Amino acid sequence: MPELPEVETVRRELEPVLVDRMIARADIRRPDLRFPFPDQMAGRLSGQTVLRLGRRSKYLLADLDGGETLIIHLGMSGRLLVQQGTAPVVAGSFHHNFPMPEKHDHVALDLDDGTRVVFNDARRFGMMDLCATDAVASHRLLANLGPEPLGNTFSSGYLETALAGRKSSIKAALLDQRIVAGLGNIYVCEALFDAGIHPLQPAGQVPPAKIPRLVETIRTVLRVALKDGGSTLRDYRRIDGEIGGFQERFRVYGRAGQPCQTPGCANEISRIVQSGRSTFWCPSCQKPLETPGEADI
DNA sequence: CTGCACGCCTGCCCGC
DNA sequence: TGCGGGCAGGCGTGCA
Repeated sequence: MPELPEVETVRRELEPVLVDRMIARADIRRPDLRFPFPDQMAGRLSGQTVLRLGRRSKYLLADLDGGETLIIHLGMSGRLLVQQGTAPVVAGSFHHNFPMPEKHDHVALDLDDGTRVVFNDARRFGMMDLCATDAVASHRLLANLGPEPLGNTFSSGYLETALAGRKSSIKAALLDQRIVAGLGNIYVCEALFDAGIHPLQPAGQVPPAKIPRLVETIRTVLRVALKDGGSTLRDYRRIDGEIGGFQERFRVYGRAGQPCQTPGCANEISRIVQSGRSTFWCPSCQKPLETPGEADI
């Protein structure tokens, strides 16, 4: 799924489409995605004007003028696509002719300017919910999220404290949205490579001296990905259908068996499975677990 | 509390 | 050409 850079790219592209537009009609084509849609979703959306489109972690937040916020998560395969209807044939008609719904087009929002925003999600791991705007931060899915990795509160001091005593791997810890919110499998792999940290290293045993570098590599990999419009693999598309470009810059993700690109490093990128998910890493650049006896030899 | 396996879905790719 | 297995950018749940 889209991780933070992909979701933020969607947000930036969708913002000018959605903000200050009224949702004239909402077409809900099935009762649920990962969770049931909220009660009366179509009715609660119709007639609402979008005041602002925000993001928290991988959640998009559309504030509506009626005091509710539409919360959207893209799951693994969710896409938001913008369609323009053809001009009405009959003068004065508000009817627009949109393309036929494609497979997995689950929700369509028709805006007052004749634009349609479609939520398409083959795997249906995505979700939509409505909640009072002033209660979004305490929504059950958002309440326990850790700091934004690009925000000020995500610091070396914070991360050191958050990792202290953790026995799970640093890979698993960085995927834990309660520790830092918005990273996913790709960017964790890339950040650990850039920081030279072994993915199996217990989180609580990452040397404190390496933490500032890790914070910096996390931020940098996200910023660069953002600049490239995210990464496109199978499902993710920018709203205009264009693809992101960061996948061209992967150092380890999806590169098992290929040579490491670090100058002077001839090693092949490895793939292991950690808590059911692929981890890609360079055994030479990402130093193995501390070798405890070495100083004693 | 922590850590981890599982399940939710569909689609695609690979090997036979 | 068909079919089974493995894989996929996430995350909540339930268990030890």
